[in-house]
Amino acid sequence: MPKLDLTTEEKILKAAEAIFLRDGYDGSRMQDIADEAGINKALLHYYFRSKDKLFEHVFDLKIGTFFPKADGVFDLDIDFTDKIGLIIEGYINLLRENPYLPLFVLNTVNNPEKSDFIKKLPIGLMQKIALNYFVELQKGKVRSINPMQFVMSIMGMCVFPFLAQPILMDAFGADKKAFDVLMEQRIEELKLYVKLILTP
Amino acid sequence: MPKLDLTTEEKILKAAEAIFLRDGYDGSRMQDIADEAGINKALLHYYFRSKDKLFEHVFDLKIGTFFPKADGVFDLDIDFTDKIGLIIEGYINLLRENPYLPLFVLNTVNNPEKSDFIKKLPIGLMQKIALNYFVELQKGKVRSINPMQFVMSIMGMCVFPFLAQPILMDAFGADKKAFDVLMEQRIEELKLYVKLILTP
DNA sequence: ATTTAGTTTAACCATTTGGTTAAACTTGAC
DNA sequence: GTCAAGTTTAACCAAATGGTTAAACTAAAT
Repeated sequence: MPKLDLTTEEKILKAAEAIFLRDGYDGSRMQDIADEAGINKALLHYYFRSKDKLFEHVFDLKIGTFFPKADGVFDLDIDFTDKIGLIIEGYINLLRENPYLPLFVLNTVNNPEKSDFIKKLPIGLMQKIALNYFVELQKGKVRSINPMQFVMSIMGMCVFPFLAQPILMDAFGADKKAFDVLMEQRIEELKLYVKLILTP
Repeated sequence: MPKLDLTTEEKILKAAEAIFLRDGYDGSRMQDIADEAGINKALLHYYFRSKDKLFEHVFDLKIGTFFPKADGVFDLDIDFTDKIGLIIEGYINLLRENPYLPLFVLNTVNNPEKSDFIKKLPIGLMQKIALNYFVELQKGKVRSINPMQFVMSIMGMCVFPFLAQPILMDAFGADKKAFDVLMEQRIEELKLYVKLILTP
């Protein structure tokens, strides 16, 4: 059961996350974050000395959810195709709970002033997928395609709908609920795509 | 052959595009745009009365390149699969020339203060693809999948690499040149994916 | 020669913004 | 009771920023 009373530090981080993700770094105001947290600006600076420091804290806290956690997947005794399926399922469900995170992260790493943050990204999963794909390829169990292209395709198909959500909702005449249903169905849809693409 | 001397208005729009796409709306400074255009701030306001007006001009000019122009494609006497292939080819080549545009557009439509701009988007192509897919489905020529899911997948696979370019270059150890080669190869790769996914 | 649009210079303005400070107040730990 | 950390209040500061203004200058059109 969730804690009822957040500490002030937690309230600040939660508020900062909401504002930074909604308005971006440049668009966010320290006063707005203080208001959202229900405290005053002086206390905000008492906890996090500057906007940059606060932003970095938020980024560090959320960065783990830009890629899905799939550490155990590759140890399972199932087909490679099914492993990818599990990753997709975990990823889309993660994104359904953090729909604004991809744009936040992409903006950060594309921001000339923040591009060092790219070093914080856990890119291990991408490389792991490419590596495991290569092993399967040696065994002749998957179609011969470029592993990098494959990784980009999987990620793109998972992430893009959340980036373009307002456009897609407009184009498809869908509301938030309908969009979420579409994302739920998307899990099985993408599993099918993967099977079709990978099966030699 | 390109005009040698741009008019002042053209110089301003070109400079504004460069700054807005690099720094985002909130991160852009009118002074930076004036400097980039080689003029002064007074003249900048003489041509475009406000930052908002200038931004809207840039957005209107570039919005056409967020989706590829593929008007004639659906009138061609070729397979649906090949029509999609042509769209993909046109789209990726368009993005190779406008790599920063997707993030710019996605930020704009996700910005609470600019969300009306969504109405400016030419979403016709998305609907046209879904519609034409539906016709093919009736004829039993394509696998039965959700047209909306298909459209999202195509767009995601085309656009995502350009959004995540810094991340991908880091993860794959690629430089700009290698990345562009990867995008060139991606055209044929995605054509293959589409054939595999659509063929019943 | 005069007009006119385009352009520069440079100062100016009001507002916003990140950040600071100092004093007073609260509250739980010791 | 005392102490210290946490918190509020409210004023303050310096810098940045979008935007304005007025006067002077340039060059092409009339």
